[in-house]
Amino acid sequence: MVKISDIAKKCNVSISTVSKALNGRTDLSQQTSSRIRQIAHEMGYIPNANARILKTNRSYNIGVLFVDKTGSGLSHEYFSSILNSLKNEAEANGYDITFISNQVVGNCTTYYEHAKYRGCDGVVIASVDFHDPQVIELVESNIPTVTIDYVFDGHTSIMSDNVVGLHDIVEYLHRMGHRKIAFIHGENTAITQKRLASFYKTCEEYGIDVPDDYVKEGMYHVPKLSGKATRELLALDNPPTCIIYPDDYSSLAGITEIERSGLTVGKDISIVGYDGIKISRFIRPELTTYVQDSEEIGKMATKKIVEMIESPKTSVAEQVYVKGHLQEGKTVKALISE
Amino acid sequence: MVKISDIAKKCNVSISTVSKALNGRTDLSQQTSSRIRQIAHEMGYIPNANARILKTNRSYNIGVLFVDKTGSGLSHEYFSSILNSLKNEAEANGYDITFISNQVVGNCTTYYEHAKYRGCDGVVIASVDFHDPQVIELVESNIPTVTIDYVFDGHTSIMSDNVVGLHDIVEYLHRMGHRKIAFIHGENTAITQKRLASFYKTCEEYGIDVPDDYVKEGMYHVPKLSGKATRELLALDNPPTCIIYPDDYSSLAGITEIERSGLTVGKDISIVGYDGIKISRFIRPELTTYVQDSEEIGKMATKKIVEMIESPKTSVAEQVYVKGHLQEGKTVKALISE
DNA sequence: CGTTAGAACGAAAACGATTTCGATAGCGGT
DNA sequence: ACCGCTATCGAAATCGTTTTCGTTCTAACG
Repeated sequence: MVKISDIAKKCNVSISTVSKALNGRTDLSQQTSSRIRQIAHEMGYIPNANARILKTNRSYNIGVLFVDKTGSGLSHEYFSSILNSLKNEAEANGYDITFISNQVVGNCTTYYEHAKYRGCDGVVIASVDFHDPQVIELVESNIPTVTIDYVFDGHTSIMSDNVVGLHDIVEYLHRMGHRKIAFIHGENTAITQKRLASFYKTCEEYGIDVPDDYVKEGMYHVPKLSGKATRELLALDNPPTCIIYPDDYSSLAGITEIERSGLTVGKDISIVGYDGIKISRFIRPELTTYVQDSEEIGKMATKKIVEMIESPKTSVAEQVYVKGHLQEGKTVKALISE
Repeated sequence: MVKISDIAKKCNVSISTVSKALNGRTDLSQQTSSRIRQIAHEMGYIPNANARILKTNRSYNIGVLFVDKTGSGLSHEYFSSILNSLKNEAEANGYDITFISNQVVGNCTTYYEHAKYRGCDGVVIASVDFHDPQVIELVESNIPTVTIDYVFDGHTSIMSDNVVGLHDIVEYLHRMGHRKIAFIHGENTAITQKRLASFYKTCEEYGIDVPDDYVKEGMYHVPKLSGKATRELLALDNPPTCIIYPDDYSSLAGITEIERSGLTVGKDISIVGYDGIKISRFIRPELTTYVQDSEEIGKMATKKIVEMIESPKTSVAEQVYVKGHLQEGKTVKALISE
């Protein structure tokens, strides 16, 4: 590998001069500078990031935390889509991305140690157990972090706006004439709490009564549970005219269950999903669902972390909420009247 | 940050001794070694990867190439699933993973420069344009590489076994009594060629005649095209009893098209998909599809690249084919006779 | 002509580790 | 008592950069 000293020799200048030329400093003449750059290029010079990082303490490397507990991490379209956006945006800003693990790499065993070890300028945290002491340690450390879909007090986070999400869904359903709306929600997380609160609040706003047995607990990405809940809802004396599901996958189980009971979705009963996975537009009936803007979330996460890295003085902790939008399919029937 | 020299001072030993203790060398007494390690731990020592890499030329970092052209990269379940497996396996082996881009990061503009810059020990290449000169440059370089689903002559690659895939599908269909099998395939790539060849060969084996108009070109993950091809197949004077699709997404468009024409899938006509995305089991009718073993592919890729990195002498270029399996759903009808 | 300001460049320290090789000491053998 | 061997440790070079602070030289100015 050709290094700076090789270039210096060839150019008959000092190492410092080469470094300056390559870094675009101004305290040398235009001629020498461009001559050096020219020759460096000809020699096929590739800088050594590690030497540079060692000296400057800046890695231009962003760590990301994605753990795939129970298969709802990277392999989940929502997160892989966020990652993709994150990656593109980071690269556009001159940053690389490396995964942060808590496996033993270089004697490091915690997320924090790992991030420090690799010299990450910052790390964005998504899809983890936010109660994990290791995660908390990382967030509370001196390395800049941005969390996705969870807020640590006093730290910045990017949130898919679940409040607006459920509000928009309920408003839409109300507009379509629905007054008996059931909600199968996910396990008890911060997100679920927001959705539930927004669901109740919006229903109240529109004067929609929500019987206790219209609200069922399922789990995200466990279709079987939502299927079971669907069955229970259908068996009610006064069944709902519409069911909201915790996610698109679960809504599919709902569809199956509904059709098994002899009803047809979008006619006898309406349903709406959550997430807006790509396939939702290809299944029949086309799924009405709330599309989370994962691309924007990834973008914002990058924007924020870069901001924290490059202007730590002016950057301030904040929560940014990114809205999604309702994707109208064929699974919600317009009711003439209540 | 506490560094090795701090520990040395505290322990009244030399820097070298500390380094040795921390690296588990044997040319020092058990007592000093454990004493040093103890104190290092107490002081909260975290090694500096960059200094280490600079000196040793070993980064324990694997680069990965995933480009998301036309949305069929990371956001595609097959690849995100491979990535997830890759990541887990790499971490289990003490390696980290960082994405390699050809955006400008640290004055680097090509994949090769980038990988060199970051000091990757090796890189696995997936989901890219394999004709890209930059990719070729990388593969031909002195950096160990493993490609996924594409073979560069003389280099090692991990291949989802498309030959076995189409063989198993055709064999299964034959067993179910189908003799009129259509195949909508993807755009012309190495993978498509393998599938096509295997399709023809297996059909021949079983004495199945394949009229030219039973084979249609679509594109991977462009449902609309497969829908169109489906329509054409249905309009044939002597339509097939079964249609094989290039991927699961496309098969959904097929289902829609079929049902629109008044037929019902799994009864009047059979279909089989490819990939085995998670959702294939939740849609109705449950999709019969060939499941690619993305987890095994990720694992093998890691195993091979680590092998090349750690035992360059004994490791030899090879193609490893990983088989998938047929997932029986409800979209293929058993025909009594032909 | 003497002084000074600024432009252009270089010497050398530093970043935090690894590793080679030499130094020392203790110990057994003869 | 002397030799040599082994166990234990340290000095110092090195990895490839960046960056501070001189130093030199030219030109301008009073």
